[in-house]
Amino acid sequence: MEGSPHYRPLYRQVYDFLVKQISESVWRPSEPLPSEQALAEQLKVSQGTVRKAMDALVAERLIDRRQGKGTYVAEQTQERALFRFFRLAEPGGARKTPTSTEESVKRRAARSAEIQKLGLSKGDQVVEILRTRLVDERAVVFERNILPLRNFPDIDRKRPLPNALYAMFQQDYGVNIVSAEEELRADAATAEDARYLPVEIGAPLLQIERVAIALDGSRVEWRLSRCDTSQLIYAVTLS
Amino acid sequence: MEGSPHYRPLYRQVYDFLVKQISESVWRPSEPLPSEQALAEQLKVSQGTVRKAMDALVAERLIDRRQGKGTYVAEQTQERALFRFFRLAEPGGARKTPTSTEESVKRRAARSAEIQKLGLSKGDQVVEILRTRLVDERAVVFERNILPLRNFPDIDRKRPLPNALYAMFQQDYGVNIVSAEEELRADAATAEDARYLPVEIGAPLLQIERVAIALDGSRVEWRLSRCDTSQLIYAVTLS
DNA sequence: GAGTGGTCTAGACCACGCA
DNA sequence: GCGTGGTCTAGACCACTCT
Repeated sequence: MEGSPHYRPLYRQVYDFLVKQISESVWRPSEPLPSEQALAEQLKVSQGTVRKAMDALVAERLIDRRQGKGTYVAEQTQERALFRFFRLAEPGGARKTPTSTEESVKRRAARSAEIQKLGLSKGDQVVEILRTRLVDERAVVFERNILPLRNFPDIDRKRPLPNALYAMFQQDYGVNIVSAEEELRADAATAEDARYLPVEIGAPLLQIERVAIALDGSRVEWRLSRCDTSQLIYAVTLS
Repeated sequence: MEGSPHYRPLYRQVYDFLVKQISESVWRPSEPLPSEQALAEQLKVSQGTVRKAMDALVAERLIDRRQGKGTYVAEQTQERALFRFFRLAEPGGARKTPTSTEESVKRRAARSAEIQKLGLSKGDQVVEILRTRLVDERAVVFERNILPLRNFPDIDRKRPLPNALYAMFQQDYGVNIVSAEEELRADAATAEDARYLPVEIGAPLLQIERVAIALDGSRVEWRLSRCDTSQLIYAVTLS
C-alpha cells in the first residue's frame, strides 16, 4: 500500500512498452509485431494481458490486427491519412479526394502566436507552407501550415510535398499524428483569400484552425485552412 | 457449421440483451443493473463475457461503471446532454453554457426534404421548433428543429422546452441519442437570420446541419443552426 | 466485512489465412 | 495443418465503497 500511491495495472505497463517500441521505430510501419503469445512469454504475462494492452492501441489506430495473420504497425498511407482528417465532402457525405498545389515553403523564426500554439521557445525555427487545395479541379481551400523545424529537420528541402503530410511525418520523421483539435468559424474572404481562391472579397468562408497532436502528446503542426463551402461541406460525426 | 453463415459471438448476444433491457426501459436511467456476477449466472455465461459486452456499452456511454458500487444506466442530465453535443466554445476551448429562448413550436405535415432526411413517409407529421440560443446574454444561434411526431407524441404541448432536448428525449420518450452527423458550411446571413440575431444581412454565419441518431439507428431529429462565430468557435477533436 | 467492479492467469477451443 | 488472432471459461485476487 504505502510506497505505491499510484496503482498501475500490468496491462498499462505492457501498453507503455508497446508504444515505446513503436515510437522508437523498433517495429516500423507495416511490419508485424511478435505474436501475442510470443510477447506474453517475453514479458512474463498472460496472453489476455497483452491483448488488453493491444486493444487500446487498436482504438488509437496505431496497430492493425488481422485475424489468422498477425498484428501490424499501422501504416499511414496517403489515402488513409487523408480520409482520417480531411473532412470536406459533398453534401450527403460522399468523400472527395483533394489534390494540392504548393505555393511556397519557407523557413523562418517562430512568431509569438506560433510559439504559444505549438508550445515552442523563443528563437525556435518553424517552416511555413502555403498551399491551395483543389477538389474536382476547383480551388476550394487556401491553407497555411506551421511546422516546428526541430520535429522535421529538413522538410523545407523536400519537393514536391505529398498531398497528405501526415503519411510523410510518419514515414520520414517517425512522427505519428494521433489526434487533432480543430476550431471552426465563419469569416469573410479577405483580399489574400481572393488571390488564391475564386471567391469575391467578403464572401463567407469556413475557417478551420487545427493543432495536430503526436503520439507523445506534443503539438507538431498548426494549420489554418480557409475553405470555400459553396459546393462542399465539412462533415463530422459526434458520438 | 452449416446453418450458421453468420458467426455471432456470445458477448454480442449478451450485448444485444443488455441494449434491449435498456431500450425497453426495464432498467431505467440512473438505476443500477444487476451485478456482473448476477448477470453471468442468469445468462449462463462467465463474468468475463458479460464484462466484454458491457465494455461496448460504456464506450457508447449507455452505462456508467463505478468501481465498488455497481453499473448504472447512464442518465442524460441537462448538463451532460448539452456538453456532449453542443460544440460552441470560446477560442481556446473553454466551454460556454447556452440558454435558450423559445420562439415557436408548431405541428405540421412533413415536407419532402424532411421526409428524406429523417426517413419518414409521406403524410407523416413533424414538430418544428424555432429557438434562439444565447451565450453570455448575447444571441448567437438561431435554430430550427424538426422532430417526427411519431417519436415524440405530445412534445408540442410541453412548455417550456428544456435547454437540452436530448435529456427530455431520454426521460420522457425513452429515446437515447447516441450519435449525430453534422455538416458545416459558411453562409451569408439572410433577412430571417438578421431578425433573430444581432448581425447584418450578408455577414458570415456558420451553418450546422445535424441529424441525430437514436440507439436503434433511427434518425429522430433534423436540426439547422445558424451561428454567429464572431466571438465563439465550434470546437471538435478528431481522432 | 461484504459486495461490486477491475485485473490477471492458464488453458481450451474457434475462425481465419496461408502454404 | 500450422500459426495467428478471437472467444470463452473458472477461478483467484486486488481496489474501492459503504455500512
